[in-house]
Amino acid sequence: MARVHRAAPRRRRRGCRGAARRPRGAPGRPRGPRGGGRRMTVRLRYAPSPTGDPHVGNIRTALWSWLHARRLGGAFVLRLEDTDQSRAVEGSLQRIEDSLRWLGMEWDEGPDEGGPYGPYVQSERLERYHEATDRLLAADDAYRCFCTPGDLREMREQQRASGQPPGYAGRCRALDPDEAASRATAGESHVVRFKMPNEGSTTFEDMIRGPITYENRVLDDFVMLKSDGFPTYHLAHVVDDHAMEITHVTRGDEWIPSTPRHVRLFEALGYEPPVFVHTPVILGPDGGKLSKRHGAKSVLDYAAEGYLPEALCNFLAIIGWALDDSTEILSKDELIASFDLARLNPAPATFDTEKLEWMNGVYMRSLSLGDLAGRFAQRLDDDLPAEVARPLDAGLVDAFTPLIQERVKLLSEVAPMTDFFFASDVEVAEPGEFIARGMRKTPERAAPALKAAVAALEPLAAEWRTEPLEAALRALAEELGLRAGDLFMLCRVAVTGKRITPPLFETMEIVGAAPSLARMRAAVPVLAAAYPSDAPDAVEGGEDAGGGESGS
RNA sequence: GGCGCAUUCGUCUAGUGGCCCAGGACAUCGCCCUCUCAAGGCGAAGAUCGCGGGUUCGAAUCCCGCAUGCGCCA
Repeated sequence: MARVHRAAPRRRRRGCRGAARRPRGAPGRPRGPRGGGRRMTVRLRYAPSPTGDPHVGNIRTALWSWLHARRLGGAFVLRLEDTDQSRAVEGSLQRIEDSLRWLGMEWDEGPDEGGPYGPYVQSERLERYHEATDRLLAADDAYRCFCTPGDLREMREQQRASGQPPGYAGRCRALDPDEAASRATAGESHVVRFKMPNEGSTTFEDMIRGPITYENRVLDDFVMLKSDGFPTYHLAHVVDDHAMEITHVTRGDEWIPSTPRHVRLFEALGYEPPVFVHTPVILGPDGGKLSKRHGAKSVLDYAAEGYLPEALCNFLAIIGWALDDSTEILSKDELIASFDLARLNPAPATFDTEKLEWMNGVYMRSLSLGDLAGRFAQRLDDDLPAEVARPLDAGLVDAFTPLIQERVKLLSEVAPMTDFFFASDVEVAEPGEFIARGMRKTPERAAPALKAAVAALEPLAAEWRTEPLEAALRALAEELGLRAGDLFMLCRVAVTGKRITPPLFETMEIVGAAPSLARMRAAVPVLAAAYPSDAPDAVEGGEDAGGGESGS
């Protein structure tokens, strides 16, 4: 008799930690353009600085944000954080958008397409930061600071000497606001600092780590507006994330230590803080932060190396997150259906390129032949030498795609593996390449055997197809007392110029009778010269064949 | 130096008090299949759950220390 209590469906409790106990969105609070009184929609953003190509670490955070937004039917926003003009790199926005597009992460609002909360470029939002600064100044939550870099350096040295914690000691905090204001209007260079409380503590909730508390006395009065009138990251992100009604702030965990400043800022401005989600870093194989030293690091690099966007997406999604104890291959739709920020692993993870490669192979094999052939053709167009006529023969690509589908892990491997299909003739390989394991001790048999293969195959020119080709060569191998594999290797290297190729007979069928036979004939004299036979007969035979073909 | 975060096989992870002397995947090794290479199948090895205390009948799971790594502030 079955145990009844086991019959109950096993329910898995998941997610919702942190978020559930956070009573956000008080009833009646006016919400976004389409919110109405209904369920609040989430809004997440990817807010990169235009400092170059997006790194996989940043993109993974963006991916997670995108997945979360899509699952909940919310919005995904792109915003450019370009307030540090000195670090800007020309063309970055383009590269950022290309990366996102390549991965298939479409955004709902952004610099180019606009949206109800624009502009989406921080350098175009300066008046908002100034407005917030003025309010804080008026409310005595901020003050002007005239300390020069030299003053600050001196202050730090003193602090170090006396063993005090570093940080702005608040010299200008005591300045009379009116006097400070007139000095400012007189044109004296200054920054604006936020007045942090000196006592008590500040606690915020991190969605994946729970509550995190900081003592206020270790937090100094940070700069929110720089002397050039640009905001610092602290001010800009707070103003914008509130203005854009961002519900979840996702960012790298290096921002944890400055988050208490941000929540104080939110509060002083009268804003409700968003949910914070601090994502762990991605490490390189040596345990350090992943960087160009470890090879590819930007999304576009991975594209160039021949990875499929589907595979990189899947891989990035599951480094630091797992659906369950066994699922690893998830399509984009499956990810959208199941991804949950609350289930992120807070620990840093190493980027395992070998596993990415494996996963890319999995995706290669799962694609339809038509789809795969299209991607091969596109890649080949870039990779094949200029001598190969364009446009490429699509029928040819279609023909060999099934042969290499399970042999290729990266798109970049396709050209080296199939270039001989496109060449009018193939340079004869080094003689040693022809000799398979079983023929190592009797290489002098190579030339005669290959010559015999030509003879055996010539009559098949009219029905040059896989099956008869294989039957003929197997019969010949038996007749010559050779291992089939050894004979096949001679033909393989002759026809393709390589030891590693798609299956031989299918390959020969595609290459065609005349080119295949010509390449085999061309190889005979080379082998005969390299491995002369003791038997005079064989030598004569070799010379006969070589007579017509020599003169390389 | 102060503060913070993190800590399960080499790597990515499952695990939220008994189902775990810890499951899956990549990589590794062996066997099978086989015309090369792959792919595939089967199997092996690999984690005293960072360490030490506690709580509990029982802890990878809860609490406290410590260690190590990383980050932030300079």
